Amino acid sequence: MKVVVGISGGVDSAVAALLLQRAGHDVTGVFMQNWEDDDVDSACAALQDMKSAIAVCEHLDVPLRTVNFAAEYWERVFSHFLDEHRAGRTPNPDVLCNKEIKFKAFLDYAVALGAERIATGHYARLVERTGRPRLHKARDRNKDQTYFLCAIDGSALARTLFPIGELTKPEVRALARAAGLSNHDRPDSTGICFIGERNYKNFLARYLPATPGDIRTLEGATKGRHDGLMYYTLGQRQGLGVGGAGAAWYVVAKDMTANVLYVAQGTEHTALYHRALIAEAAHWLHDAPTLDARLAAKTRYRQTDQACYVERLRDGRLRVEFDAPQRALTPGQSVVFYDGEECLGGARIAQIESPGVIGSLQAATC
RNA sequence: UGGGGUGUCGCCAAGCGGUAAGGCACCGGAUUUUGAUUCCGGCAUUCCCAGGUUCGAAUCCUGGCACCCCAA
Repeated sequence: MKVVVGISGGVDSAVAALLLQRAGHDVTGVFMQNWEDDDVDSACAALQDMKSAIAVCEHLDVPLRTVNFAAEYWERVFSHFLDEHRAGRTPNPDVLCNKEIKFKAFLDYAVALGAERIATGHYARLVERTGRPRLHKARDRNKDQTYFLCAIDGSALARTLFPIGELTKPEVRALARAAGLSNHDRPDSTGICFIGERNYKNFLARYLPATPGDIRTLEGATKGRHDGLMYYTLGQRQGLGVGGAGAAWYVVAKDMTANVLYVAQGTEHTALYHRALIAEAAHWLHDAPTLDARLAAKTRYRQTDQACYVERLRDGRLRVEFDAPQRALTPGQSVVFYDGEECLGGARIAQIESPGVIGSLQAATC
């Protein structure tokens, strides 16, 4: 059948295309350009990606088209990203990017080209159950990317293929090498998808004005100055510039109203750990699971599944209570639910539930 | 201008005559399709200054300087 593969220039998507081709499909590659700015380094990196994508498709003798979703990316992903930071939360742009761009804009585009399926180089599997393709974790547990796919429209799965989901990263590289793909050794990409590795603070500073303020302990002692609350995230250690006696200092709360960054000393400080959170905008890939119920969840990429109890509140939001206290739960990030192998969907962390001072401070964050 | 104490990397801090621990911060790297976390590496030829004793001093002596505390 006709399959349109998102080709990024990396090994994963290249091998995805390779496998589809070997399986006898009619493969077309599409290179997406979703970010444009005047930064020389990033423009150069984007050019390298495109060159690599061209090389891959030439080698496989697969047609390659390019498409530009920069406007869509800006409107549907980046503006929200900035809004969230402005509000003091810590967004996950890649979760939104998959939802809005790769599995919406790109999917629509591929369908318009006559594709029956789109394919990507994501580490994830699709497994049929009760007549529907379920999103399952990748065989390579170390690379599983279902966390980033939690927000996509479940109907998109019926039109999607994840060719490398049954492979491990080393196997993918080996296949690429054996097939003579020149990018078999390219390093894994990191950083915000399509934007790339950046100095996060400097990058944000280009879009968000800073309002410096005090850094304080929960007891009220001033420990230093911050450059603007939106530049910091909960649990963060680096970049605070708070030195002195004892253990390292970590961000434990942000008071957006008073413009104060609260810190506490020690990786294990109790203020970094919370047992429950409230999440909003719950999204399920298929039918909502029976709630209230016990499930497993991740609050960050590559975290092991955490046992929890999920209940639906009257206002539609979810309350998630973990069996074990979780470190640095962060508003704006995604909590993603699993039932064994299956990724059920996710929700956006709205607030952290905790008693006392810290609770009220974090409430101010939201 | 009486007494006591302290001055070692940006911060905290070992050292007590044998040739400058450690932690925090910072910098670099690894890990990583968000942000974080984590891990590894780097970071005082020099110990407030000036003399002196000694084979050898941050460590002893002398004199300065600075800060802190108590008493006035």
